Amino acid sequence: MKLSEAEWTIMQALWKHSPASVREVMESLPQSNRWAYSTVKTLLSRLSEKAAVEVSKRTNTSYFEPLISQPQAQQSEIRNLVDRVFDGTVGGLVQHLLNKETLNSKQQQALTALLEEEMKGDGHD
Amino acid sequence: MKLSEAEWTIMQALWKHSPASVREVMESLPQSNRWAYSTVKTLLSRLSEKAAVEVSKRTNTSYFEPLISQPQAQQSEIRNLVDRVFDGTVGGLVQHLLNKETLNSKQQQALTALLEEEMKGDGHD
DNA sequence: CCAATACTGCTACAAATGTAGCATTTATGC
DNA sequence: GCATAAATGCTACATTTGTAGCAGTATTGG
Repeated sequence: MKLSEAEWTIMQALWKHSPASVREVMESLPQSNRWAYSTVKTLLSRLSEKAAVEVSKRTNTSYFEPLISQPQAQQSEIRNLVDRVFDGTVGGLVQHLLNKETLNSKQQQALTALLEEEMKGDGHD
Repeated sequence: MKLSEAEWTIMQALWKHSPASVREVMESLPQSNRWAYSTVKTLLSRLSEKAAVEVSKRTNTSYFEPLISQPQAQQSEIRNLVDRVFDGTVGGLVQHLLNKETLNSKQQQALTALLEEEMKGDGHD
């Protein structure tokens, strides 16, 4: 499943709150993405064609709901990135993430913390 | 710097070997991307307009060379992904990467190992 | 029941991207 | 010097993406 940038914005809204009507989605968008009603409608239609969302009609209003989960979609974005940008090896991505050039110190601390937790909290496999 | 998928393919070739002519780039592409000469030429021109590559003419042939480094380009892809897909927090991406669903156990071990090293080898900032 | 409002369906259109042809110019081997 | 091969410059066109308008239909409050 390949989602465009604008489609991601819509999906993010739906993952946060769904089912939602066109208007509800529109109004839940961050100010930075104040699209016209019809823009949101078009995007939702395209997502529907792609079978990324499901539509159900209640009275005359359509309500939209994700058909793919957020982790699922994230997963395929990562795969896509890795294939395109890191020669298909996740290692390249990870290496990059661990690099100072990539993460600022705050992010790096967060990463480190997250990992410490992961490593003690879960006996990895 | 935003590179399209096809542009990435070209840049990958150039990072591997440059300066290179259109023909050289074309011939170095993986079989899966056997584009026509003119396709490669168009892509190189677009990259040139974007100032992602630099052209130098030797006799009548143009030779192309990256103006942006691979890590640089990777960096901006990651940033883009994180913003679009993980709410702008690298943590989300890392968390996803540490997930069993994403990495196979070998990759996960590698990541863990890499991180252990990072944590002891470097007093994080 | 009707006017105001909301929602839908359809169309539109510019920019970016993928993909390539063709005519013209330039080099080059004989 | 000329035919051939190669490179260039320019144009083209379909698809995807971003963005939105408009006309018609359904809903609903009074």
